[in-house]
Amino acid sequence: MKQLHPWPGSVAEAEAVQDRLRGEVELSGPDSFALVAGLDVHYRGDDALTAAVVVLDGGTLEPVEEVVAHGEAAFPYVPGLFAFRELPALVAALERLTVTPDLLVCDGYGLAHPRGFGLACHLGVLTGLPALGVGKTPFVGTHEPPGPERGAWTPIVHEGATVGRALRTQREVKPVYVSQGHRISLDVATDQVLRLTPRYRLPEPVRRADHLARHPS
DNA sequence: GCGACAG
DNA sequence: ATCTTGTCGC
Repeated sequence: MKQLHPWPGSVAEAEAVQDRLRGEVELSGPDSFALVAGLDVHYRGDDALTAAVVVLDGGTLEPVEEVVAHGEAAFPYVPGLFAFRELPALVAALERLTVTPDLLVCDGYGLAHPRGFGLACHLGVLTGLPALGVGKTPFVGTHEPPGPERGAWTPIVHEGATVGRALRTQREVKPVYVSQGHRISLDVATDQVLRLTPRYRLPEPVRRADHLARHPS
């Protein structure tokens, strides 16, 4: 795990961190994953928050390990700098795992970001693990609506480049927005999100992490 | 210049 | 993200 510090104290410093780490992102990697982790954070008013990580068997989607870490928002909410709010708590939760996941499925964006370095890229570079981002609402770029069938997708284009995909994970259900985080291709990221959504709109690991963060044991 | 803007 | 009732559907 890379060091988090020095922690940015301003918007300019945070943007500089992103611009510096962006060069370390790798856009290709493995195409199958034995252990898949979902990450999410739940806010409990003020600055208090709970980060949850749930690791699933990549084949059966059965849970393998669940951890939580309580903390506080580490930065004000600024679109594009969202990662700095949640990173310390998410990293603390990851450090509590006794297993090492082979893929991180993050709640938010990766490459599809104003500076090409969203939360999924940041977590991937810090941990060195393959990572992808799944957003619930559009952020940067433009895209056509994908067809109504599960598996249909359209490219998200930002400043002339494809930075992600709008992907229909269930028939007639709003698409999710998939982007590369680290050490993964867009094709593999898309394939993984589909594998992880047998029933619901959002990937199973993220759904489970969301539930755990809301209802810690 | 102004508004919009992941969670 | 969160504040919140009812309602529709499996």
